[in-house]
Amino acid sequence: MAQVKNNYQFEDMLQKHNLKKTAPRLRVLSMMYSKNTATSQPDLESVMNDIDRVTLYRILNVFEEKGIIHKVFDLNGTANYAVCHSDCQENHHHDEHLHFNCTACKNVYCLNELNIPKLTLPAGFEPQAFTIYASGLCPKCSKKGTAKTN
Amino acid sequence: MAQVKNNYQFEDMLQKHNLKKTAPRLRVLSMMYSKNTATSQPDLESVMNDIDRVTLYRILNVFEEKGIIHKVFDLNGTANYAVCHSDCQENHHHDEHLHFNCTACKNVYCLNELNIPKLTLPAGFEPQAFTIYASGLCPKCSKKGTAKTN
DNA sequence: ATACAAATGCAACATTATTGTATTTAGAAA
DNA sequence: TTTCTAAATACAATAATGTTGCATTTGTAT
Ligand SMILES: [Mn+2]
Ligand SMILES: [Mn+2]
Ligand SMILES: [Zn+2]
Ligand SMILES: [Zn+2]
Repeated sequence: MAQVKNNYQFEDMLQKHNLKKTAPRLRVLSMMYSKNTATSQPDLESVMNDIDRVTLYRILNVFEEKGIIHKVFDLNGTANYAVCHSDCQENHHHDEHLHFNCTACKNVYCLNELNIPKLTLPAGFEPQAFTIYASGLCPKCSKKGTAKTN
Repeated sequence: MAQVKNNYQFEDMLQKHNLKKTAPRLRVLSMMYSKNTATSQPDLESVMNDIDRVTLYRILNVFEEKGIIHKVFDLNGTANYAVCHSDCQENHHHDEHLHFNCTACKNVYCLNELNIPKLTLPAGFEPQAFTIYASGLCPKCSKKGTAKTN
């Protein structure tokens, strides 16, 4: 499920990345780590509506640069942010996992466990990174659809 | 390479889909069919800058609905549009191919020939569609990088 | 030729994102 | 603890992308 971390750990994370411990940053970390799905920019903005929009963008950008979170666009092109589980470094991400976008609840899941099969591209193409998107029903929504509601 | 079609064929396409033959639509078709890569919304807008922006959006939307083109977001979340090569029908696309986004020239290639491997998702997930993204260097750009420039 | 639905063009607006700068603050140094 | 400063936030302005409503124009069927 969601990675459980307390406020001290979030403060440590910021310190490790040479980022000042500020309330907005800690709140963003806390929110994103409390969920097992990515969080969309609109959601972040409405939940953190007392934080300035620009500040929020800058927090998300610096977290992404530092390898704390990664950005993924859902099927509608909306930016979603999820915590990095892999060994992501500053400006060097390793988030080549499958992203599952539920067509019902719109949530984006990072399925880190799945390993991506090797693919051979046509001659001349030199791929450096792959990501797979799947869309369909997530566990919660597929349960609702079939049996007695969850 | 790029699918070669003449203006009569574009007119036929529109007629088949019960769309009126208009200059803006024919120009969009002509441009998109003349390329072997997707075209970004900003590019379309600047090339077709004498067509009203809203008209362009509506043309792209109706072409997508009719199964003539499909929309794909590149690594930066920018909307790109490419002609459908598969047997796409009105509101029923079959564009589950790999999209290659060149990090140098930013072009998005639809690699229809590649077949996507079957993937098994964690229990509960019910996938309905997959798309794979690859990023790296396209044939043109990888050639430039290594040998005597193209 | 006429008529009408469809398509375009235009204006207004909404959302998402960026840039510049003044103010505030976390954390280091004194 | 107080002082200092670079970093972070807040605010204002602007850009880019996308949508909605409506008046006008146009393709096409009759
Ligand atoms: Mn992810
Ligand atoms: Mn494609
Ligand atoms: Zn769901
Ligand atoms: Zn290229």
